[in-house]
Amino acid sequence: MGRQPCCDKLRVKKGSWSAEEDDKLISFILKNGNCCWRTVPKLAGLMRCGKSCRLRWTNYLRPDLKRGLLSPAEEQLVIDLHARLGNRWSKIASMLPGRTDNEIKNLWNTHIKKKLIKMGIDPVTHQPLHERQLNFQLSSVTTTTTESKSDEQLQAQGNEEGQVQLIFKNTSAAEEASSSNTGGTEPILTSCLWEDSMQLLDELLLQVPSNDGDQIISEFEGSCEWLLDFQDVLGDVGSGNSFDE
DNA sequence: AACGGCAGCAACCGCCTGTTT
DNA sequence: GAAACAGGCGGTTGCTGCCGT
Repeated sequence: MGRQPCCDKLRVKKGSWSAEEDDKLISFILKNGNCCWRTVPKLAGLMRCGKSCRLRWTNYLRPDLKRGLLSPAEEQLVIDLHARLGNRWSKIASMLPGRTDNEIKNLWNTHIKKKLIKMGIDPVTHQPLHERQLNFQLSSVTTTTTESKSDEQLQAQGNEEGQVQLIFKNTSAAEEASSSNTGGTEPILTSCLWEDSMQLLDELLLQVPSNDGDQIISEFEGSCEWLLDFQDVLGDVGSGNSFDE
């Protein structure tokens, strides 16, 4: 016993939505709410599948949607949530008010993924790609990263939350470190950084306010600055390409 | 100006899950 | 417990506009 199709496909219009269809859907939902998507097209006078109506509403017509590019903080949040949750776009989207799973999925596939690859980070595992793909190796900092013995190479900065910010003072130091590196310790640093990141995220996730998404972003913005700096370093040092395309 | 390639994004498809009968 | 149903999710497709040649 297979499932019946959600709608009669022969009588259903596909493809882009017209302004008129949008108007019909908006006015219907504003008047009647969005319960029972199966009946929406019929009652709203649309030759569309209920699923299609739901998608159009949630991804495009909803009044609370934010349009446009993600802010750096939102983007960073997406990256961290993806590291934690994987391709669970709806869960990720639920942490970013005004953003849809489809939008985030698209942004991930078109922008963020490429950026991570450029930075030498595997967008699937969030681990560094093959060492040779990096123009320098953070492992040069050695395994005693946070104790930071080598001030020539990095600087430890505490911020309000007490995280440690690792910043290369100059690229030549980083490159030199890279060339003299014997390899094998880089994952230790990155995993160390990652643990910090995940810890922060855990804390944030535990205190997610119900509707005040902007608060999440702003709180996160402050606590993830070090990671953004980390990205900048990678962007500057790596292959001469800037982080932003 | 014309063409081809590419990137971005809206929308579709099929599967999964939870709920109802 | 099984079937039917509705909603939700993630992967994929295809259209459109932009850019370089």
